[in-house]
Amino acid sequence: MDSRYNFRQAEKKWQQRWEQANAFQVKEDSSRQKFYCLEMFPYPSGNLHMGHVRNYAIGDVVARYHTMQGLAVLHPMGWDAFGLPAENAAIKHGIHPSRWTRDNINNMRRQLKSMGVSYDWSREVATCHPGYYRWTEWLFLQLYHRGLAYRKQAAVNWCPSCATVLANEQVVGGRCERCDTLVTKKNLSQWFFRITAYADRLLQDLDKLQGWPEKVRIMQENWIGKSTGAEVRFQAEDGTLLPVFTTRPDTIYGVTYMVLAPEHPFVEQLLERQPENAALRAFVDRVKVQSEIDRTSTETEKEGVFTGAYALHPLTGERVPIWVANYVLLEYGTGAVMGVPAHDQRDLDFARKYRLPVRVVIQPLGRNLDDRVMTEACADPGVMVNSGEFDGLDCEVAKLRIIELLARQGKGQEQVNYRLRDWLISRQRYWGAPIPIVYCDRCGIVPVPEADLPVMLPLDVAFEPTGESPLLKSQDFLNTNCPRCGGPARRETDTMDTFVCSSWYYLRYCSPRDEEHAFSGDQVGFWTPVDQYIGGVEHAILHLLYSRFFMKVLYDLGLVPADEPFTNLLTQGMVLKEGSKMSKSKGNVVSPEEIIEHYGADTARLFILFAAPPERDLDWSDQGVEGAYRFINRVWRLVAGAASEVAGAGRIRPGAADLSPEERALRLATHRAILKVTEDISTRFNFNTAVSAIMELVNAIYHYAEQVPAGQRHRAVLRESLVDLALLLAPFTPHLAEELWELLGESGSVHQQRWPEHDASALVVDEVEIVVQINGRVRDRLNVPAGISQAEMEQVVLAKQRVQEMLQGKSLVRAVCVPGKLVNLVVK
RNA sequence: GCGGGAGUGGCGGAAUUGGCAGACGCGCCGGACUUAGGAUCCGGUGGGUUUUCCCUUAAGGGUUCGAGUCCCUUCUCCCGCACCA
Repeated sequence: MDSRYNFRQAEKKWQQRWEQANAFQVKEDSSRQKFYCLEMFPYPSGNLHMGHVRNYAIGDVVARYHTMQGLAVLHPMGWDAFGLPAENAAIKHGIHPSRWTRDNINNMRRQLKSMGVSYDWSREVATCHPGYYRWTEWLFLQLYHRGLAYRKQAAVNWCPSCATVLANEQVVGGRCERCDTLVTKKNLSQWFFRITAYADRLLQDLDKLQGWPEKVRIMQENWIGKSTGAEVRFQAEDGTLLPVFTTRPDTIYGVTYMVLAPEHPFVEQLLERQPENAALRAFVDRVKVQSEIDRTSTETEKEGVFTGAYALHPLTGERVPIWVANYVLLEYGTGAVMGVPAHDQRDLDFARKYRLPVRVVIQPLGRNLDDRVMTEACADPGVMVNSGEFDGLDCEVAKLRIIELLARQGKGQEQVNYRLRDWLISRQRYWGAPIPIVYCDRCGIVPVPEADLPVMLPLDVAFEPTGESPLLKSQDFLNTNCPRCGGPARRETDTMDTFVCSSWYYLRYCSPRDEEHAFSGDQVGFWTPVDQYIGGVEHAILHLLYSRFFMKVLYDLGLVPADEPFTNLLTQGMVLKEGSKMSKSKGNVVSPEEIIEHYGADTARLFILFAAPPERDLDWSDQGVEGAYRFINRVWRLVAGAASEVAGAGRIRPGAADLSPEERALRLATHRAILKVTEDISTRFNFNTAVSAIMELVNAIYHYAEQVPAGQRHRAVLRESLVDLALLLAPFTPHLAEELWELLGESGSVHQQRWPEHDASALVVDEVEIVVQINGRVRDRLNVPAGISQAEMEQVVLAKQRVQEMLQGKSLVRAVCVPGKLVNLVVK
């Protein structure tokens, strides 16, 4: 017999058997509880990286464990296959994006299979397949018909070097992710999804997501950014209405100026009216070309210029100067703010710089703000002053009264404002799902009828980085007939953001080959929502928020049974090397393929699961990998060495008596391990401690074998330990577990077995070691019968000679007894 | 600036409800086996020391019979948001 485990042979063997047996295919089965385990599907970049390995190793533990618990487990995998890198490869190397993507998928599928993950590959989807994107288009139409997809002119991120529009997530610190060029804005006609219509529900329902990390819920909450306040309509002297949004209508009497964003339409009007105002023109032009980061950084000094125009205060009628400043953003609120320097730090900074008046209108309790000298604005609550009829009121009360007054006079009302913006889904790219819209000179915007879907992406397109969608050059694609009037029409040439594709893929897995529907009611009804979703925290906002939005829309359409897609979320940490992110430029990338080739998939998985708890960052350690490899061989040697000895041994009965102390210790270790591993996987997600519990079991079995010579060992007890060991290892090192199962002469696949249950009677011990503390310090230890009363414990402890000696000359104040753990003697 | 997380041996980490700090692994040291050992098995391994003792969970204080865990103050690091009116 080999003294070493041949992982290459074994892993290949079991992967082939699983594949031949369709071991992980699953069907709806109402007799079993369902469990939908999902890991974020990858972009097919060409190769798995360690982050993928971690993600999918974690998912596989969860999936295999629940399968062994008897649940019907859906565990699918697919490809987020549209996206810019494929198009870049086409531009650079002349490979067609579809070919590039297909090759990458094939390679990554092979790599995934070499990891031994228990996917139901019959459900594989790729978002770039017409059978998938047809339904992405269909979903676009559903949103369109509900008024949730609309077209408008908007300023989008533009990379001048790549000559293309960039998605928000591809702008890092205001620069293009790939070429590091400063991103500018470009005005284009774009399609949007009206996610803001769901802002409040997306916020409210975060409370339902108790199975999500609080961190992610908070990030989404901040992203949605709900603020409650009022819209107040100021009026320029020429009559133009200038509404502002404020969260502090109670400070309205403190307004000493107004500020507009440089892009505000009224500024444009003013410039047309007074072309001689060179200062204003220069300022506006300068700020407009400022980059987003420069413009929005808190570091940037506030700058502004007086427009020469005045507005009238809605309550006092006072003339307030209208300024333009870089710190006001057109996109938020109304693009105009009322300046209340006494109670807003930004306004105060601005007012001091340009010597604008400061007026205190709220005095906080116990302080006396002086507007002549204050350098820090005061946002605290207090009593109203300098506020006409509202003087003396508490500002919270005044807030409501002022809103009432404004409403009565038609000058404002209560208003809720969100930071969340509508989702821009147009991309001037080829490699994405076509937007199923036609432009007809006679009928305008016309949606493609559902029966005509999919709008196929043409394959014979030239990819030059011109800055326009390559689809514009495809005459066959571009020119069509209006579905409504039959006249000549043009297709929309922009494609959809890939986040649209990934917002519903978890639904498609339920019925991946359905030609009639995006997803079938029965299947989607059975499987959704996802019970456990696992992926990187970098998707905390984008993908997870978009998916929640989609699910709610589909719920409202009556297409899905739940309005939240992911019940439980686990966000795994990054895989680092020497404390920093693996990257090609740093040259610290560890290749999963090489690790699997060298040590095997089980070793890679085991190391990754053992090295850190899943949500924490994990530092890759070559020595740690060696350790995992050694452990796997150690386990194999143990079982291979004992297999013949325990062959044919009977099963130990739960509660078996008349065992030697060594055998009872072994059973104790075995059943403790079962208990611990079960708890760690199912409720704590602490796979590192689960693995360490298995290691302890292995040590205990070695210990038993060392203590008791061969021939005198209790074969049934030993067999039980080895069998349970194989079962406990199954989710972590699935190939090794199969191999052990076979060595032990068990039939079938270890993964089709029931998860072991601990035998409570094996956990019963008749003696426990307790600690004796004197004034909280450990002074002695002794064994006492398990389950004795506190009084008995105290008695036993006090009777001990050593304890007596230590109590000499002291008086016992009291004794604190913790059953089974310790006795603390408080003495003076 | 705001929000979140973390800080425990030489290293990764454990301690789940306030009850033996350092499980498990790596590394290191020793032993056995061996022609050999970078394999394997067994054992040791927080620090100090005057060794029936003392110190130790970023620092300091507090609550408690008892604190890594709870409270207060401070420091450091990581992540997210960042002029959101």
